[in-house]
Amino acid sequence: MIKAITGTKDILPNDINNWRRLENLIESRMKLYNYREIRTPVFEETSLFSRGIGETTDIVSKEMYTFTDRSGTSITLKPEMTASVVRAYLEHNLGKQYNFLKMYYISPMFRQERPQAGRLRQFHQFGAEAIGSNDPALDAEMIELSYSVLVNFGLKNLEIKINSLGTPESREIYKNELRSYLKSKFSDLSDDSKKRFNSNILRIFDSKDETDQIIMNQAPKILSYLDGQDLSHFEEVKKYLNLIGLNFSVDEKLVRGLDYYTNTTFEIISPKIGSQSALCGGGRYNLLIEQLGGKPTPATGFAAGMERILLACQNENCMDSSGQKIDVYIVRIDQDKESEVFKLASQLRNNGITTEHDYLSRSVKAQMREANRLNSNFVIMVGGNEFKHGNVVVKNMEDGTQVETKFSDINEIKRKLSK
RNA sequence: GUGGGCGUAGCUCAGUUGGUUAGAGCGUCUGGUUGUGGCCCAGAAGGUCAUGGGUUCAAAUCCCAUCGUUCACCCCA
Repeated sequence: MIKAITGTKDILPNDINNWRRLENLIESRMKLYNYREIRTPVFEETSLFSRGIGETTDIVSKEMYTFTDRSGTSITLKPEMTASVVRAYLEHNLGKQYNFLKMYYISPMFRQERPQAGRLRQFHQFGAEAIGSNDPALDAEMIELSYSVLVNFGLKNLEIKINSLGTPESREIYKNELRSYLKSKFSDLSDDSKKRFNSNILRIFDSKDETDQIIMNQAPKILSYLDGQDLSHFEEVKKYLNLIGLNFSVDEKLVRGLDYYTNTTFEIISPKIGSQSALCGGGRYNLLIEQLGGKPTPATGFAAGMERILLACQNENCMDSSGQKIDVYIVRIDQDKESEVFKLASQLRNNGITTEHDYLSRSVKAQMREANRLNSNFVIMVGGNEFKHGNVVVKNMEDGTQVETKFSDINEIKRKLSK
């Protein structure tokens, strides 16, 4: 038997309720903050991601689904959305049309990692990008917006962490300081961190190794190396968050893995979903647009993992477990009333009434059981003596009462259903 | 890429130190009035015990391999 590809999951009819609930919530929150939806293709030219995300990042260097199409072009299934949004922004000259633009998306993403709790190879993210402003209020708005989706979905155990990475210049100075600090401790570092020393030194802050953590607690911190402008930008962000009463903590160890971040970074984590605890991550990327061939343009954004949100929701018991519900189930009493049932179903549906009937030639009892299982508000029975007088029986499934009404008068049937 | 756990009915799982026809609950189906649901009762269907090999008189149970899955490292949403 053919099975789904490792790391991919079917979203079955029984799962769909909560997905739709999340999607609807995202749409309504985004609308409140005036973000407009953008959809981009699932694949792009590979170079977009290698240039945008960073050649040396794990995502680009070992996790992308890349293939060559028949024309010889190297193509990659999108591992994240920011690069694609910026590409579309530049390709369609949206910057000329709007000097400031807010966009959001809901989309599948693809990364070839080993699956584990909260990590799939095809997964879904929603996120937002605001392009054209360096206003710290926007950084704060991003945090508030993403947090508001999580909270309104029903999650309670959430923690907001923020940090600032400054500019590439100040970060370089800082990284040099960090390098010289770590040189003397190099032999004590874990093997992983020894590798990180060369590849991505800031990542050593993320290490779960105890010795690493002790060493890094003593290490110089990035905030002391920010220049005046970046520092006051960060202060402003914090001020705005405080203004709206959002609880957060500054975590100087919070470094993001993608190369394009500058200044503010943030993460919202949940302790409820295992080791992949980040529900949402984002920050400012003031240099990316230039890097991808546009004019220098400040921008900020975030992405959130939908499977992780649903996982957290499950573990916090905030899933909606309500089942199916329909308005009417038509029970066919006599086998030969198939045409009448079919016609009535059509009429009811065209009147906006959710209607179901039997397709398996089942007994009246089985049809009734099915009506009950589907949580039908009413049953309409077609056949028997009543039908000989031109009537059908309308049964209220809640209280069990039933009345007769004319089969030919759809308006009268509708009236009986509204009681 | 590295390491650990686990693969028995549609689902969740039992299965004693290897020992006859492999079980339960839920779900499904049928029946309990001729034309009426929920609760209850009775019955039924449904399993190559992941796959392949080995040990043994005997394997769901022990060993090996493969595949799948899951968790963690790594990395990230």
